Amino acid sequence: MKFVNQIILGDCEQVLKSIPNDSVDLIFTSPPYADQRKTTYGGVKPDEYVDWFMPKAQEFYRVLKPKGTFILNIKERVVNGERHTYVIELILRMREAGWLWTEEFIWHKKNSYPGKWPNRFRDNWERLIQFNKNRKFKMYQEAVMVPVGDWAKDRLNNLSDTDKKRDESKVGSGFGKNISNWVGRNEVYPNNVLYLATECSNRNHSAAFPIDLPSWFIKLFTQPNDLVLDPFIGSGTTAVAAIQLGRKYLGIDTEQEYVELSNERLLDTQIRLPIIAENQEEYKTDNIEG
Amino acid sequence: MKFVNQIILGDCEQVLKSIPNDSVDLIFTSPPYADQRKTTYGGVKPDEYVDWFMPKAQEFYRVLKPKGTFILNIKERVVNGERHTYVIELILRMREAGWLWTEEFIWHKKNSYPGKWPNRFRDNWERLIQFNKNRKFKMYQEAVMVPVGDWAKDRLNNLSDTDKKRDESKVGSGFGKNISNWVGRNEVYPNNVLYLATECSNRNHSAAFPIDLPSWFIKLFTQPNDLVLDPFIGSGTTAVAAIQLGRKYLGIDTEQEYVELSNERLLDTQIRLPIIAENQEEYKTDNIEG
DNA sequence: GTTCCGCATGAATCGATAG
DNA sequence: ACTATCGATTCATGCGGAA
Repeated sequence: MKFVNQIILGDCEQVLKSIPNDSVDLIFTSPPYADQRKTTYGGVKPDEYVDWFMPKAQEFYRVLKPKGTFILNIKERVVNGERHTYVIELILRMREAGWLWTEEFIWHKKNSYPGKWPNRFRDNWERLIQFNKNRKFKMYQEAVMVPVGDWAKDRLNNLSDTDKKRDESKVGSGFGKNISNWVGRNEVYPNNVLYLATECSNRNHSAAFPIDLPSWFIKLFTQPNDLVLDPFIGSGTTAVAAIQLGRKYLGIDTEQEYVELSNERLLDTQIRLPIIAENQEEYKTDNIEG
Repeated sequence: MKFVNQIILGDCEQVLKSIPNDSVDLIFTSPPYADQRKTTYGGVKPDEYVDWFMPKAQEFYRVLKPKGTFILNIKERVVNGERHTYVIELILRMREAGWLWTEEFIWHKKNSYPGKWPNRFRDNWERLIQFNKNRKFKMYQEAVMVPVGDWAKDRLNNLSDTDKKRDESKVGSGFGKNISNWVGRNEVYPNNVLYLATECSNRNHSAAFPIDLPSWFIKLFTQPNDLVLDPFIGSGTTAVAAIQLGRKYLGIDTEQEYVELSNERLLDTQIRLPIIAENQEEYKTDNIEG
């Protein structure tokens, strides 16, 4: 397909017209926040944000595969002492346009610097809003499992009577469990809060989000060789994550300088990739042994 | 004032009519989430939730002081594979009714119930939505500072054990005086993510939220002897927190059994209070020396 | 008094089946 | 077809008794 594995200069609304229907597996993006990056993006006013966004969202809908997923990383800015409502209005408008609001993940920032204003503290979280075209969508939950907590070592070796049978929850939810089912399990499923550092470890460019963020969703919603689209690619983090995980990418940005930055970074990634892969293999082995 | 330091049986919409305008410093509440506790409460349908809530919110507005704060702990449930929109619609309706949506805190749950479904993971966070009547509101940011050490080692910005004990030490003693010992020394300001465990050990009553949750907001938005209102008091956690921190409380609930439960628990708290305070005094001295 | 360790507990959602 | 009920699924924490 045209444009695959490229960073394209232009407005995604126009560029995407060259992309066929139902061809993208995952859209992951962090668009310019309203009025926030005025100098680079020309600054969309908060009150106009939803109207600015929706035509683009319509193109996203068209190019996304029926079982694909759209993850939107966004945060509302404070305007005149209030959280502006453009994000929640966006959710309502997206639903009117046919999208399903299937989930809202939270990125809980791990290492942000403390800060305070007269009437508020540092905003330490962002929304990762999940939209889908259908109730059934592709999700590879095993790809993001995490090591089980230390509690398991002791407890699973020494099952109590209640642990051996099904134990019903007392709140009447009908939610019960049987601990003995978990013997021998090393990994557990995560939840919808991502506790990640705001790491901008790379010295040459400032990414809006850590690479672990797109990586996590790419692993969760795509398989190798699937196509990942970021229509506001910025410094290229989503594309780097896609390459590292063996997925195809398509990045778009209206700013020449970001397109160049992304391309430089991708070149760098592709040169380094074999080395990285090798390290990863070692790392993985270590981890299993330990 | 009528009803101060009591738990009242009834619908808050009616009960509050006996309360004068501009008399409450903080409203902290966790109403029954739509259709979620139908075994105990009636179970409001998600689609009807906003209409059910707004008349009550109007009474909250009337009784809240101009510089007071309303903290609403709520979470949307999944209906037919989607997050229901009643919470975000509620925010928009609250603004139409004159409230300002000043902030949204996140409660990141430390130990939520396990669970995974074909298309989603466990929902591990809840919203704590802050509403105000005015852009200028009372906020005592120094009262919720956290040890810098905790922040540094990623334990993050919430109530560590030592911090928790220190909180209680303020009971009955000159709040502002004590806290000033700590300001500027080893403490930093927190942020808007609260990383707390769900309370799980009390056999007699199951609180929907840990006491640290109301405690944190009571410290942040009130001073000793201020009045804290919880119009859906449930098992009385908000009132217990208010007493422990030397504030007045007013609790309301439609369920006889919850009113009784709250009262029992409060009695227990009041009996224990001098003992707690005494222990804490000792603890505090130790800590300052160290 | 302090540490250790056992163990009860906590705002759910989906798919299948029955009414 | 549409609603109601039921079974299956999944961890980590902090209390409290014991050592």
